[in-house]
Amino acid sequence: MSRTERKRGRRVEQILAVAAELFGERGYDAVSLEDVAERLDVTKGSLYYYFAGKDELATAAIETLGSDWTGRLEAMAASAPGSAGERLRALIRAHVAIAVREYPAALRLFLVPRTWPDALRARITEMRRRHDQVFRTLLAEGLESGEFAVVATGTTLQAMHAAMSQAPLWCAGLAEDEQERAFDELADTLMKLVSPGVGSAR
Amino acid sequence: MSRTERKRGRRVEQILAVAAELFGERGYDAVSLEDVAERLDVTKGSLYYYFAGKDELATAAIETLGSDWTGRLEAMAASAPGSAGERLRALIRAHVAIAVREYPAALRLFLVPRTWPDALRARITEMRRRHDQVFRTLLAEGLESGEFAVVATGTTLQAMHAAMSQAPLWCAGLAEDEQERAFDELADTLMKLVSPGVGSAR
Amino acid sequence: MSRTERKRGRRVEQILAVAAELFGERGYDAVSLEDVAERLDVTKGSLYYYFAGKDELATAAIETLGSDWTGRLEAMAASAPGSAGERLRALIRAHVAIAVREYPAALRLFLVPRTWPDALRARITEMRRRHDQVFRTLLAEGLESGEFAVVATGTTLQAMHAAMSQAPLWCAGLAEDEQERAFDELADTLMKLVSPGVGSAR
Amino acid sequence: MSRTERKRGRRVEQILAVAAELFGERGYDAVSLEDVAERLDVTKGSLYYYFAGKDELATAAIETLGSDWTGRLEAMAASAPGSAGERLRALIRAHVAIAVREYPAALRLFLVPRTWPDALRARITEMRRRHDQVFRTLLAEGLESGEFAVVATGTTLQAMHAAMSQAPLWCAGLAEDEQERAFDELADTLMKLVSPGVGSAR
DNA sequence: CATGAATGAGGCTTCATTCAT
DNA sequence: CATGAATGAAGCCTCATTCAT
Repeated sequence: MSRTERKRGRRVEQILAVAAELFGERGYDAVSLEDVAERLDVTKGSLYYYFAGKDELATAAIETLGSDWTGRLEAMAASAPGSAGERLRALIRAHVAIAVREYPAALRLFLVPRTWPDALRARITEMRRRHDQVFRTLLAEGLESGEFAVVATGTTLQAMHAAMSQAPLWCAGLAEDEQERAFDELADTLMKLVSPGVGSAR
Repeated sequence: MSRTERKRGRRVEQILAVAAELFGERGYDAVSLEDVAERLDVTKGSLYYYFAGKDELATAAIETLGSDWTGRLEAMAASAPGSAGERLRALIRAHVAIAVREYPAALRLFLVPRTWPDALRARITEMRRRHDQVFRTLLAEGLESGEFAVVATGTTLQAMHAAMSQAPLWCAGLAEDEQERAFDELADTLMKLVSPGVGSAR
Repeated sequence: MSRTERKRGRRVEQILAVAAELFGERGYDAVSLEDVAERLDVTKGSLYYYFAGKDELATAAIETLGSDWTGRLEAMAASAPGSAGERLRALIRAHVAIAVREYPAALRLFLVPRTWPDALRARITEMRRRHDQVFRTLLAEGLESGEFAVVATGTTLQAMHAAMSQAPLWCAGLAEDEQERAFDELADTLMKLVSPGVGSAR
Repeated sequence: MSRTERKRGRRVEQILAVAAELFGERGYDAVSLEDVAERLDVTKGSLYYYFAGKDELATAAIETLGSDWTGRLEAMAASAPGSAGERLRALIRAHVAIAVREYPAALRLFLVPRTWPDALRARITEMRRRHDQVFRTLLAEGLESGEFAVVATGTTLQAMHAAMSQAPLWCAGLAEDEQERAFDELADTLMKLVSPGVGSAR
């Protein structure tokens, strides 16, 4: 890889970092290329040297965003000590914290797919799958050891993700310490989904 | 009420039905007045005869949608027999079924807060509150009788709603009977949130 | 003239009165047919039963406005006692008072002609001519008796009209009594245009 | 200032020249951005590269126009020889000549106050004030030396400006030499406003 | 006569995209 | 590589006008 290519690579990363941040904050429609360019002290047109268009930039940005996000969760899952339950709870808290603080509009980002080209959609799906895998693995571990019990693995994961990614909506106006408490409550609440014990309240 | 007024009322309802469907499918930004008008075989400008603008149309559409939805759940909650648990489970199933079958993407409608005028936001919030109340009441009943136990009422409701309203995303391609099973699984899963027993898996 | 025709005539007059008021207040562009209709408690469409379109309505309204205005000045010119100078001064004051208080945007109204059909333009011109005549007659009288002296009759009248019709612009925010003083000052100032004495300050 | 900036500056000037002409000819409401763009052989949207919107463009156009105009009058007032009367008369002639020949309908530009944002209105007011100042200064000089006499300074200036800026309306169709005569007559007529002697003809 | 409804043209504005330099 | 400039499509909105009832 030549020096030029590395340089280009770095530039691309810079752009993606900024784009991920903006898209994550405001969602696809509310971010214009002008916004991205301005934050980079660059002209709109320059972005086209690196990306074919807004969709491609957005997809790449989502991938960056997801990669960063997943990467941090993976690292935490791998390194965290404690029982499966302790680690899962930590994972949930971390996920929610990232969602609320860094990518409050990530949910919005995943709800535009109807208009997106299939190719991009596939990559987004793949990215979500990888993200999901972190939780799935930990869940499987706890299930195998008997520490967890669920009604159905897939459904449980879906419900967890739904709650975690919507958290920014209701944590929007909270103060720092109120948010911390909200995270705790949400984590504790979601842990009930995997709790053995009486099962569901039916 | 004169015949003319009834006629106008019916027209408004037609428009709202179409608008609710479209906004529910694609979200606020991705629906243009042109889209709504076309679906009604009418010109864009005509919509302004009934609504002052896009915001007002969208709000009315949401209100219509939410009112119908909430009304049905309220009726069910009032009439359903059985324990609090049985009724809550039925409510969850009904909610999800409506979401998936009739308003497959209502979720998108709630994700535009950044752009909406305060007045409209207030009405949407009020609508959500009323919707929430149905579940909250039932939950309170079960908690009082000791049939339920939760970490925190608000958080539990938020998590439930999140999972229920995102259901359409992952139930999209399922066959009729697969959907039924998915509803059951989701209901059972969410019931764990209110289950007494060991509490969270911490 | 049948009863029906008289009734229609009265309706037309009502409409014109309202239209003259509105156009005189805000100018041509800033008044919509909706505005006129609303003030009459009538539907937009109904206006088309009496007038072929906005232009025709506006022209007729201008004529009404001008007729009313000119009529009052004519009456005053005919009945007022005193020297030509005293009567001219009274006329100026009356003109300005009407302009400022009742038709503050009349000036605006006369500045749209570029877009108007020739037929309408002719009528407006004719109307202005008649309006002008009141002043011209009085001026001629004073000139003949030697009470007045002007550089050139036409130019003097133009200058007077210009100053009188622009008065609303600078009298806009004044209080009642300040306006009265402004009227006096303007009248006195303009009377210098017809003063004999040293002629111009050249 | 870089070459690029100079180029942009020139483009802005081109646009402003065209805009000033059009707005001056027809008034604010009767000119669309499409009109301006077409005259520049450019698309509507391109104008937004230079101006934030119609209001800003119009204000800048007025400012350009007024600045040029005032500048020339200031220069003339400063350099012209002769008594205050001679200089004032020259100033009036120059003002009218510019109005009629170069900005034949600038008057229209000043007649949109109802619709304009406060900020822009303030700048227009300021511009008019500066314009006014040229005449006011000269008038004050003549008053102090006893060469002039007026009823009221402000009113006199208003009347003068009104007559001068409406001149294009009645000088529209005149031939070159007729215009010259009209300018003379108007100047002589307006000079009566500052003439000592018998005062007003009351 | 009057209304309610609809239309269509036009206006302002935004923005992804292109391209010569 | 990057920029400045321009484009064109699309969006929201207003309003004069038409017309069946």
